[in-house]
Amino acid sequence: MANEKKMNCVILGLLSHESLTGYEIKKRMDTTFKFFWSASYGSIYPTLNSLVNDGMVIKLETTDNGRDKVIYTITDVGKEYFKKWLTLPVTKDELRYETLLKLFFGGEIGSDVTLEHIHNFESKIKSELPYLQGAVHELAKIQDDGEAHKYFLLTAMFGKRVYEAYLEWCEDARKILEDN
Amino acid sequence: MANEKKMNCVILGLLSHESLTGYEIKKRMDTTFKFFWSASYGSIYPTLNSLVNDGMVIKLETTDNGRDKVIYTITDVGKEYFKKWLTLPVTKDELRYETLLKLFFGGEIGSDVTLEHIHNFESKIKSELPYLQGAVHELAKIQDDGEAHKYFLLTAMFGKRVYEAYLEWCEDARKILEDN
DNA sequence: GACATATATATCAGACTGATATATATTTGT
DNA sequence: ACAAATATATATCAGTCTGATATATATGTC
Repeated sequence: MANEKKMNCVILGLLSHESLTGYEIKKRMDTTFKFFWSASYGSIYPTLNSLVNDGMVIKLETTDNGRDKVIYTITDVGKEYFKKWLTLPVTKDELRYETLLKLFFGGEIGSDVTLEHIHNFESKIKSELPYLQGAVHELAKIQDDGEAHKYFLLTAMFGKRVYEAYLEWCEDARKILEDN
Repeated sequence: MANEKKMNCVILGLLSHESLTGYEIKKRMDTTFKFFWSASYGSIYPTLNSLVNDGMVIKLETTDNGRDKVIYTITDVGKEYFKKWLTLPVTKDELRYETLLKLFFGGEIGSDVTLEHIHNFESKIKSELPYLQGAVHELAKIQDDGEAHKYFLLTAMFGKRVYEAYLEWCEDARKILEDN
């Protein structure tokens, strides 16, 4: 298996739960996964085609109110491949904070520009945090024995903790830069 | 400018401070930048060549104790290009936590495997945290008017805060998964 | 009725990774 | 003194993924 193409696994994961179109897959990622994963159409559609070729998913071409769409459904082969991948150790968490990169070299241009970068970062985080706080609040209430929500809760808690740490850091950073 | 190839900018940033070989550039990233950026030789060497073609850096082929090496030095054109980039707004912070992805779908296989993923994540973070704590400790002491260390301190503080948040989350996550 | 936005798919140049290859110098253990 | 392991140093490439662009229809809004 060699732990390759992660795009395969993200898509199979989403399809494990429900059949979706490529467009819907993208939407799921842009909402639920936003703070820890992302993908472009340029990888989603080609990946779906290759998954069909490999017998991991099947496609159903249909029409919805005159608009064409293709619904993808995972096969047993796909399910097995996905579960296998879940058990393999993580190869790499990939972080590329462009904000931090610009910050690191801030000495080259001075604090005004850097404070602006921090401000933009802070705004973005503040706008996204309520979704995470809401998710943690809602998911923590659920007391049934269904397992899936527990794992969703875990990721939301991760996002909440990290986002709150970001905001605390923004305060510290501003203080350091402002009192010259 | 169009904010393109980030590799250009990371390399120019490092060369702004001192002349380096491709190998040394990689080493700097693997230590100082580790927690917020990374790059492979497969992008470093080709980028250095294209920067030479664009007049951003000049190369000096030399020999060090019989071992060939090429030292790259930034030009005024390169410096200007880099400073321009620093002032442009951040286009995207890119996060791809494979750990979180496996966690999100943990319901498909159960808590043993998930706890293992969390354990591996925690070990990695614990091994890297002391470097960040040490950097914050050392840099915070410096009271001179040199500016550069202040920006380095900011990034180290970011790493420290985020890593500590990771570890707090690991505890929470374990608790939730362990009491069934 | 016009305009903006949402749904839906497809393609591609360019960027970057991870693997692989090659070669020499230094350090470590025996 | 020798071997083995590690560090220094560069280069290349198939495969992966992004960001941009293109196309077309449906729905909501003013």
